[in-house]
Amino acid sequence: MSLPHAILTALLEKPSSGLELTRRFDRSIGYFWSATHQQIYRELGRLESDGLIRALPAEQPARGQKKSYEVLPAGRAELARWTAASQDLKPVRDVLLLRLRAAAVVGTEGIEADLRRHLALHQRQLAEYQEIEERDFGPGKDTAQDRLQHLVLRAGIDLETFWTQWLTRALEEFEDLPGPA
Amino acid sequence: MSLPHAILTALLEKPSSGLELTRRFDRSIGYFWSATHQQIYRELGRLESDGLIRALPAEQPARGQKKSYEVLPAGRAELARWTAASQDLKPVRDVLLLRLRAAAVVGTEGIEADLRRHLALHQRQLAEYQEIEERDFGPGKDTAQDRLQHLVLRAGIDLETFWTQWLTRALEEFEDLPGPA
DNA sequence: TTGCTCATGTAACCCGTTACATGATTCG
DNA sequence: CGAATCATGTAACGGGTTACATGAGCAA
Repeated sequence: MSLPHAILTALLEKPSSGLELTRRFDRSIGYFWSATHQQIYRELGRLESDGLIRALPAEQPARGQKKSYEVLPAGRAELARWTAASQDLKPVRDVLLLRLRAAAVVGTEGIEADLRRHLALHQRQLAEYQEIEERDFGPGKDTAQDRLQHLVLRAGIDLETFWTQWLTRALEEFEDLPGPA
Repeated sequence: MSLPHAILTALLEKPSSGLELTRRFDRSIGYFWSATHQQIYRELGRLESDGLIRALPAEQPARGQKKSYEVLPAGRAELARWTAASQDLKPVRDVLLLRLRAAAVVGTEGIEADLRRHLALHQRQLAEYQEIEERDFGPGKDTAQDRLQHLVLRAGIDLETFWTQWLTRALEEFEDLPGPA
């Protein structure tokens, strides 16, 4: 039950149409909560019929017509409630770790190339986050809001740093291993 | 499509019944791929009808009767194929980071207590991993299989270390913030 | 008028979750 | 015998994923 709250957050930051939201879920918010346009339209419909958001301008009834939404007071209240509520942490589910465990049983053949691929992807993501940090969080950015957003970005940076280091170590380990031949 | 492969891995490590698998998914494998008993039974049924595993002993047809499974050659082959196959990495989906982003908009009231709770949980998990490391991966454990499993455990340790550090930093940040009062 | 892009949707499927059901075994 | 526990399931639901459908606006 987090997608509606992700959308409420995005709409509070800036009222948007479905497609604009989709674009923002490809960067920004999407860095820690991804969503496709199908999910977003479905959820916008629910939020509207629940009275948490409303379509912005004069009635635009049709398909193919842009339709922007803004958050209603009830929506803001719901988001505040959800943000403050205690939530259990979800158990980890990581395919790559699972594959390594499987490789310990059926052999490592073929997996090394994919580790390299993942390493490159994480390095790229890390670089992107670091660019954002330099661009958006220089000195003089320390309102409460800036500091919270910076904190979230730091989590992204540290996570990607972890993965690049761990994958590098994993690949070193593979060089020492008996090898596929 | 990872649960069947998690089960195949577990069954190759040791043939088991549904409930025994469930127990192992509460520790061990469950540390990076969790599953409930309902999922496991459903999937065992599929794997059996697909010819990847088979029930072990004489026909035990009934409910309430223990039923163990072992992996068939086709199952091992499928697991090897899956392990070697390139797989896209799933986008991050982290509720806590989302909540902080929301807090930047609707206020931080109430969230600090939950950060503390999360910190305690991650510290506990970290301690558990470190115990496992000391117990199971002392010197003299460096077959290929040991080293792969140790690598996976290191990922768990490093991830929990990241979260404890990041949450600690986050809580420090909150002490400096304007505060809810 | 054809095709491309913007924009909003529908439909079907699968996995994970939650609640519940039922038989077997053991122990007081 | 009754209750707890072990063990195997069924059923319903919801979110995420994938594939497809439809309309508007614009440009070659």
